[in-house]
Order: sequence, then C-alpha cells, then structure tokens
Amino acid sequence: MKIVTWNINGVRARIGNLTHWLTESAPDIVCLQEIKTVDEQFPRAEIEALGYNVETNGQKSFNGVAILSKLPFDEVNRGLPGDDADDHARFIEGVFSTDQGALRVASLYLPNGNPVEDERKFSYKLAWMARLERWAEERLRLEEALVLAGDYNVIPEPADARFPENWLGDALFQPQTRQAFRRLKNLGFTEAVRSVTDSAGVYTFWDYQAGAWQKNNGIRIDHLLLSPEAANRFSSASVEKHVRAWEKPSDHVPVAIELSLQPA
DNA sequence: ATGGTTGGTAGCCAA
Repeated sequence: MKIVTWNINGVRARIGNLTHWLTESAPDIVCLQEIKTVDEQFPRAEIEALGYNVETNGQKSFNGVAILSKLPFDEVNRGLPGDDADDHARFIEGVFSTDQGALRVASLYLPNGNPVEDERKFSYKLAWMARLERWAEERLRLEEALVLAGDYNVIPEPADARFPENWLGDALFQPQTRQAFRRLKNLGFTEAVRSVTDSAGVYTFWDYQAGAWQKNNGIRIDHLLLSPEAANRFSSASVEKHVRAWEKPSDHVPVAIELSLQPA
C-alpha cells in the first residue's frame, strides 16, 4: 500500500497537477496540506472520478488538510485535541481496515512559527507540538499501524538543509523545534525517509523565491512517522522530486512510502 | 545580495 504526504499549496490552483499526479503515482492514501479552501469549495468531484474517497478539514484562505483514499474510511476525526480556542484547520485523521487490522493515518500541517521574535507565532508552534506529542502518546497505546504524515515545518538536522547556516534564525530550525520533534519521534516512531537513507541532500521543499529550486536550495520538512506496527510493514520511501519541475508547481513535493498491507 | 514568488483575497497576509 502506497501512502503519500503532499503540501499542495492551494488545491484549487493545483487541481490539474493533483489529478495528473494521482494518475501517474497511483497512491492508495494521500495526506494533503495547505488546501487553502473551505470544504464546500474543495474540488472533490475531479478526485472522486479517479476512484478516491475524500475527507477534508478546510478553512478559508489558508491552512486546511485532507485525506484522499482508495480504501473506504471507517472513521474520520478532525482537529488536534487539547485547545478548544485553536481555530486553525491543521489536522485530520482517518481509520481504514486492512488484512493486518486497523490502519490509522493522520494528515497534519504543523504551524510555521515565524517570525521567532513574534512570541504569539513561535509559542503557538511549540504548544501545537506539545499537543501533538500528547495525542501521539495516546494513539501509540492502541498498538495499531499508525502513519503520522505531513508538513511538520521542522528541519530535523543540519543535513536536512542545503545551507543550514541560512536557517539558524528560523522557527523551522530552532533548538526547541528540533528538540520537540526528537521528543515526538522518541515516543517510539520510525521516521520513514531517514530510516532508509542517510537523507543528506534529500529535500521536500524549495522556496519560490530567489531561484531556490534551480540552485537546489532545499530543505526536508515533510515527514512520515511510523508506529512500530507500521514500521514492521515498511519497505521503501521515495521523494517525488520531479513534480517540483512541473508548470505551476507547489513549493513542496510528494513524499511516498510503501507498506506491505492490503485493503481488508 | 535583508532580496525574491505564490495563492487567496481584500488583511500586505502567510509562507
């Protein structure tokens, strides 16, 4: 089973890219971030026509996440628990039936957190990461195959940036950000891409500005964390980098994993 | 090199 995460940076502006990519890549489950639309305006018909079930947690103008799946959803949960005052649409979880039992997949869009000097922005990021850690701790107790996928807005290590020195003042590379990501991983997750390569020079995002793509000035910030039950079924990972060279691309590319699971 | 580009929208805002 192929599971992919992709920050699409506006699903309505990118629907042609998305349907073309779905046909070419043939994923079973897709976690989208930054759909930048309310649920009512999500281009669901074009995606359903390709055989996908669609569940969204949208928002006007910015944020918004979705899961597309060839498997039917047994359960859907929207929003990350732990703060009723948080009105950002950054989290959706789906549960599916496989030959190995339940498969739980979450699509997350972690807050950017910049600028670091803006205490509201950066502390919101750290608070969101703390909530995510509590949620993950609870879910891991279920001992199910769990894939926690999305745009983490975290550069885990210097090797995950072409020019790490450029990111020292950035919320994506702060010591507190990196530590919170390590704490999450250390609950018992396997970080898919990192576990099968040394991942140095593997990037998932290139800024639109200053010719970052042409200069390969990229960073690796889109990640898939696997519970032990998912990691035991994990065989390969790939970054679909060629998509960044398409017309009107997202600034992120799809990151895919293969799990040896079959739909029930 | 303190720049530059994009999407959604009427906030120069968020990234």
